Formats: sequence, C-alpha cells, structure tokens
Amino acid sequence: MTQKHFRKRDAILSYLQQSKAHPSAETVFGELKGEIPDLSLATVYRNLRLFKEQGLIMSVATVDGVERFDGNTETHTHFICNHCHSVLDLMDIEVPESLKAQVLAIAGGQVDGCQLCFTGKCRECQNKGSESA
Amino acid sequence: MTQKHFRKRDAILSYLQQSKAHPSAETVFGELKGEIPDLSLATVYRNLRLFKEQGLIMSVATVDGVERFDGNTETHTHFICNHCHSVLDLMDIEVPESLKAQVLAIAGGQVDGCQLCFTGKCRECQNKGSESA
DNA sequence: TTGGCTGCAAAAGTTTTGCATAGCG
DNA sequence: CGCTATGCAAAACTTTTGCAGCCAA
Repeated sequence: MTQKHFRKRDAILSYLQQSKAHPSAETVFGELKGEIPDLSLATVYRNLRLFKEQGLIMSVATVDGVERFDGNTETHTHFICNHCHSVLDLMDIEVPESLKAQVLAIAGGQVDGCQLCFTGKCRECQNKGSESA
Repeated sequence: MTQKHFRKRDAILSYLQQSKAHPSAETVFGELKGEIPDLSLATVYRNLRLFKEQGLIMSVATVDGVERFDGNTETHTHFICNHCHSVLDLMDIEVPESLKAQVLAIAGGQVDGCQLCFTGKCRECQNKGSESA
C-alpha cells in the first residue's frame, strides 16, 4: 500500500480523529509538520474543508478567531475555556431527545445537528489562578 | 440631550437590541449606513467588541466565516440555517438546569454560560426547495 | 485643555485560490 | 495521458489598530 498519494490527507484525518484537543488548522499543521516536513498549510485547510463537507469531521466552534475541529462527529457537548481557549469534551452531558423533537416542530424545515457548548474557566486555569488570561 | 457624541454608539447598540436577525458587523454597518451616512465600519467593530466585553451583547456563533451578534444576552437557544445562514431564536427550548450543575461538577473551574444551537434547514429554505444553497 | 468617539487607511490574522508540479493508474 | 493531491505564493476576506480630527465639558 504505497499510497503516498494520500499520505498527507490520511495523516490529517488520522490526527483529527485521534486528537482530543479540537485543534485549529494551524495546530494540525504544526503538529504534523514534524513528521511531514513538506506539509503545506494550504493542504491542511483544503483537507479540513473537504472532510467537513464529507462529514468526516466537524467544526466545533470559532474560538478566539480561529475555527476548531473535531474528528468525533457524534453529537456531544463541549466546554470552552475563555482563558486558555482549550476545548474539552463533555461526553456525559446530553441534550434531551425531547428538545430535538420540539425544535423540529418550531423551526420547521429540517434539523441536522445540535451543538451544546458551555463556556467558562477550566479547572486548570482556575487552579493556576488568573495568570493565564 | 444633544449627546451627538454617543449617537453612533447608541445607534449600534439599539440596532442590536431591536434586531432579531443576529446580524454580523457588516450587516449592522449596512443597515445603519442609511440613517448615519458617515458611519465607519471600524466604529461598528470597535463598539461591538466593547459591548461584548461589557456584556451588553453576545456573540451567537461564527456562521459562514463571520461572527453574529445578539442584543439579547439572556441564555436562549438558536437555530442556524445551513442554507441561508439565518439565525433564529428558539426561546422555548431550554437547557435543563440539571445539566449545568453536571458541567460544573465535571469540568470544574467555573461555568459562565451555555449555548445550545441547532443547525439544519429553516422552514423558508425548505419550502423554497434547494434553490438557496 | 482634556478625554472620549470616530473616520480613514493601513495592518494583521485567517482562510482560500491559481498555477505549476509530481505521483498514480 | 488524465486525474488527483500538493506546495508555494498571491489573493481575499474579516477584524484590528494607528493616527489625526472633532466634539463636549
């Protein structure tokens, strides 16, 4: 399987799927640059966009001006730290199914997904005090 | 009350608070430009940022690359149409208080807010068929 | 005069695109 | 050869910033 052809694309997708950090394009690029020195940021952006269109990854949110991605496309809740801008998964927090039905009834049309996102200060930042603004 | 000084700032805030369209900076600018011809886009951006910091408005989401704002800072649910990019309020859909407590327990730190956002195709786009991609 | 608000234009930061090249079938 | 993926650099787009001017107190 010498599909060097897809090596970069695959690497990007794998990285996304394995990461729990909800990285930005720049972060993906930075992390993979080590093992793939001739990787281009444009390739990262192109593939992220492609994966998103294909539903292989999803966009979690735009945090501090940059889009953050998640290789886990199952609906799950996130927590965004306003201080260090980390994005955490909250797998156990689920939006009641009843709400989704209500939305369909109210908004009409078609409901594809739902994102629940809490914001605040993560434990780490809390512990560190206010040093990481 | 000839506070012409604050006329633009006030106009921007009023517009946000009265609008239900969750406008972007560009939209606010475009809408107010009519009545305030010498309004500058920079002023809109500056004030939106200021209002957000002051908690007078909030950022709903970044839709199609642009940040969308809401003059209603009470926690409430939104619906984003993937087709026409409109953002609708779903005032009746509420995140159970119990979830918020759970989040605090899990994520630790401090929980400031929570955003619940559904995505899909709004009734209008649904009715219009697929003409508005 | 001082201080805050603004316009304008330049700058910064993120994301996209055009074009040429290289690899695979 | 045709097709897709990619690097590089330029471009596009959104948002921020520097600076000078203006208005009110």
